[in-house]
Amino acid sequence: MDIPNRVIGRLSAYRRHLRRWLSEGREQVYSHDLATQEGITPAQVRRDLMTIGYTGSPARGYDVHGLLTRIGELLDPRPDEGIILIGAGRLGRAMLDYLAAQHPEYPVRAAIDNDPELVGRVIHGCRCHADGDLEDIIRDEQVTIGIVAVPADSAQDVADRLVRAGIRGLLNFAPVRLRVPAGVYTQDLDIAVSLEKVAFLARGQAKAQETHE
Amino acid sequence: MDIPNRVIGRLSAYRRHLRRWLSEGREQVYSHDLATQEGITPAQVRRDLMTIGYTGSPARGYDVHGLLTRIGELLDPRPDEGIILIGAGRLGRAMLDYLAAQHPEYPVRAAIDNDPELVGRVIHGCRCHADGDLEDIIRDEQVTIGIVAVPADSAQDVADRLVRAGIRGLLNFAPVRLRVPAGVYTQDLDIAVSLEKVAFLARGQAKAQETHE
DNA sequence: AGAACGTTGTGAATGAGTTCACAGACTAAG
DNA sequence: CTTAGTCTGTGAACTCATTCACAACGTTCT
Repeated sequence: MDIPNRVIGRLSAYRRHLRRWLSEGREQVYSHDLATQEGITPAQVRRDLMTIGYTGSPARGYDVHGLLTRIGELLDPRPDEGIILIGAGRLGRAMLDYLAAQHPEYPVRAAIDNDPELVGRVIHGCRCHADGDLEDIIRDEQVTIGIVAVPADSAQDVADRLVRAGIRGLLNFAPVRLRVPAGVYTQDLDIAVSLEKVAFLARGQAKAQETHE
Repeated sequence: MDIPNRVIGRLSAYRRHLRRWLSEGREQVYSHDLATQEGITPAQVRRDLMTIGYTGSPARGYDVHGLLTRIGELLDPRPDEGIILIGAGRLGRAMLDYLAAQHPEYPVRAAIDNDPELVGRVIHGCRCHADGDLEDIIRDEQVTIGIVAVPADSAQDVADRLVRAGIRGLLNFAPVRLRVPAGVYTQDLDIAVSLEKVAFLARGQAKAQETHE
């Protein structure tokens, strides 16, 4: 099976609507329901569901519960997929806060910061450790995902250490492109680039509307 | 002229390398220099520069200063493009901090929050106003861009008010897709979706590497 | 001056992602 | 039971983005 990245992003979005509808007691949805919510075409929705092998019924559409289950099989985090946060500055702490409040299913096992002031403190239920403990924590706590929230000039060093310690995926907030070997995956979330895109588009020099990516 | 969104994102990234090189005294770059930094092909770089009408010279490549100037013409914010932040929670304040420290060229004219505790306070040089002042500030302060950092259930309401007040572009952190009329542009920056993508990729069920979007 | 090299600019080929369009399937109503 | 209506599943068409491949050019070396 090979599911494109784009499709994963949309599945994640579909899931939110499905959960809401399920909680409202709705049992069936049509492709155009999801399409309307996401501002895409019904054909796109059907194609996505085809990609993950989920099949609906003509005249009744898709089963909300069944589809949620199927998407969950793909997206739900496994218990052995821990997260580590590198950089407990303002952005890092905002992430901890957000994840603790909105996404308890993604437990951040530890935070790392080189500020001695922070080390030992517990931030939103997550203990902050010293820089040197990085490798031990990854090995001992089944950490597979790293969130990089350090300044640009140390991001590559951090990434190298994470990769050497066996990390599988990186969510990168630093404004640099991380060089990682094949088999390790990075997703950049560059706020400055996004802001420049919006500013450019708002200026009216182009016409588009885009998600994440 | 019509420059695709993707190209804008890459130009923004190129600019960072060019600035670094300029500060190191470098005067020329080849397409493969930029390509290596960004992990793309030289052909892509040349195509991008062709798109913005910048031309280099065989055997000497591109002029660092000239290219920076050209990209600046496209991306530099204009003085009449103010930014307003809606939602001064942890994420909103992290954004203020980040922008004030890293991007003084994007002045956030005001923050808005409905928490009376926050109203009147100055956060990183930016005053926090009450909910009801939103429309006045946008009109009086030449604000064209809104950063939406409120909870999901109020995001669409906020977006509607911003649009009615004449905003041109939105940077949206809320986990919903905002519905806006043609002529207003939104860029979603959905942390949960990005995290689910990384987790999925890290699980090894696909092979990819993606920026922003 | 001439030859060798490495780079740009770009038409054409390729590839990825999206949308079209319709056959087939199911439901509900007559 | 039959008909009308609506939706899914999907091959094919299309659109957009990326990469290939090479002529033309500037530089450097002899």
